[in-house]
Amino acid sequence: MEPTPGAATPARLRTTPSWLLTQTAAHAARLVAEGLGAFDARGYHYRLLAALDEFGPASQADLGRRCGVDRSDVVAVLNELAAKNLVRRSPDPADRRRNVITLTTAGRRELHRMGDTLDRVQDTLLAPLSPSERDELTRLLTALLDHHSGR
Amino acid sequence: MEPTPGAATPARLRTTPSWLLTQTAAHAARLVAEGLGAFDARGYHYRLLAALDEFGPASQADLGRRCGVDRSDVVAVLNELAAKNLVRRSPDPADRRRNVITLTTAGRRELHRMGDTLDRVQDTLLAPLSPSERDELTRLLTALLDHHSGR
DNA sequence: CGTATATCAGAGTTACTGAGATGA
DNA sequence: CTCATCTCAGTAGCTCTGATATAC
Repeated sequence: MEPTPGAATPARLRTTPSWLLTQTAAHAARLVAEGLGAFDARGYHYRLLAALDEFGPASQADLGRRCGVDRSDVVAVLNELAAKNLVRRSPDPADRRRNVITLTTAGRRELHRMGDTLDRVQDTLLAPLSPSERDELTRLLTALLDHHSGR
Repeated sequence: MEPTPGAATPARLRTTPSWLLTQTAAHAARLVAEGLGAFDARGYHYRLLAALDEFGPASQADLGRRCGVDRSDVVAVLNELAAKNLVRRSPDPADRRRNVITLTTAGRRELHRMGDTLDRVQDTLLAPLSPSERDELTRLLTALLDHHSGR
């Protein structure tokens, strides 16, 4: 939940980086959810499609590891993507424990549409920042993420 | 969930500000939760105590508005804080719908201990950044938050 | 044998909604 | 009558756990 406008938030919070990060991230998540809502999709759907587009067909476990989506949720999200013919599931002949997940043509098209929407979302999110400030923010956050992700 | 180290994350995600924000915020939230765990507290507890310390005694509705905590959760969190004698609940003689919540001496002490812990958490969170980079990050995030919070 | 994959059912948390009782 | 406050009960979403079947 967000502090209601007009009610002063404690300075102890307002000036604390962890507070600023979690609050701005909440706004970012809301904007992304609104953007992807038009596709009946959530962040998970976009993440998996993006990984398939960038790295080609992959197993479900692989997708989960790359995108930070739990094995259990990968199953559910792929069910939804497959029902819309955005991905295809086929058994891996080389390792019969695995499914090979492939992006369909419709899936690639949908991914690019989602990407366009998310580009606009980034622009809304970063509206108050100049281009060089946006780059600087990206640089700083990348440094934090790299540091906290097993380096 | 976090991408597992060693598995390449799609560049589409890695370079997207909303992704960077939500991922770093997740790390921040985890570090804060670990820090406050030593006090059997969560972020909500700290927020309410900080507001009481900074603005003095307040009604529950007021605390919720200032700190972005739902009215319903304010009740539950104050129950826990009151059970530990960190705050006192007393009926407001001027408006008998309200409770006046007051920080106790023990509450103020606990808040300051929590604050020390959270200072260390900020330092861990921002470890890879120089002092001026930390200031810059704070400045940029503050600009975003101000912009997206009803200005 | 131990490890990895895919699946399902369900637990734990966080944020929120709705309704009731009281009182301004 | 309306609105605000406090409280409780319950919902919805997201993340994660545990167990199972299968195959390496």
